[in-house]
Amino acid sequence: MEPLDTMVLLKNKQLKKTAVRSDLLAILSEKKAPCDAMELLIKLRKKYGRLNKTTVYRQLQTLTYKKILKTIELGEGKKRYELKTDHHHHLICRKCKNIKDVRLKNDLSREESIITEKYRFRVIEHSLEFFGICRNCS
Amino acid sequence: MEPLDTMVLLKNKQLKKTAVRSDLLAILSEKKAPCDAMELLIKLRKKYGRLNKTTVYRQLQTLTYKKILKTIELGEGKKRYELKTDHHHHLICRKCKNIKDVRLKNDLSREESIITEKYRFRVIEHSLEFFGICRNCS
DNA sequence: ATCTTTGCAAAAGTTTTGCATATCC
DNA sequence: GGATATGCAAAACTTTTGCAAAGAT
Repeated sequence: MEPLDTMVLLKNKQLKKTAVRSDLLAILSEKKAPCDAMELLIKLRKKYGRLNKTTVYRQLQTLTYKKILKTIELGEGKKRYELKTDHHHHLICRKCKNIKDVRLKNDLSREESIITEKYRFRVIEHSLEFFGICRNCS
Repeated sequence: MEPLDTMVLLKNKQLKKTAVRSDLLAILSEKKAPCDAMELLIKLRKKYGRLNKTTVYRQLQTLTYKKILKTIELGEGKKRYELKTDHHHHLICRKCKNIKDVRLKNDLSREESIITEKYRFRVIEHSLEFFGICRNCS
């Protein structure tokens, strides 16, 4: 993924460019899998020593509300966050718990049309995750 | 869905047929959408007045471990459970939060083959959820 | 008789809220 | 200056654990 232009992103969404927020977005733009709140807190604390978890949670809320981030849950009992850039799915290894982003050619638009017609349900987005055993664990 | 033969199910899995467990499975077999722990606790308490939440959580753990139930998370910050019968997906309304089961013709086996080959990731199962606006809310 | 299940209390893990202070534009 | 962001403490919410008592085969 190309480096994120945090400045532009934040201005467009009427958010202030605070140091923590920029770094949080930078971390997410470099990751190839969704992050949870604690992971972000720990990484950010290397630079912002006494950063509070509340701040992280609030940033995640705000950025999700502004549609810069997307929330997903993978059955772990906690939320994960990723940049709402290109659409992709996840491979979650049941053994090592590693998560990997993948892109599929099939964008499920046929299925979404069927759902719209048959159930009169207007699809905004979908979430598709694959659970199994990764190459390292098999 | 045809009524669940709880007796057979439990015997096959070497679980005792306790009243609470049978009723929990009965509730899930009648539902057309996945349940969370509190919903089950409240329903079960109508019959078992002082049923403890720990019991429900433990049943859910056990039945999931025995592969009678499947856990899903839909971005609500809590787990939901459903019988592991026929494979299906969910429509989640962003307004009224209603959840509906749907069956699709496409079982994504083509995508799973691609993932197996390209990433050497052995898919065990997948989870596909559609988020949008239901007919009542649009 | 033995193994499983349950209740109760306590704790753990994740996320949210209130309020005072600090920071950004 | 006025709106937004942050730190801290406390609480809310979901889920888990330890242990003793009760129940099932």
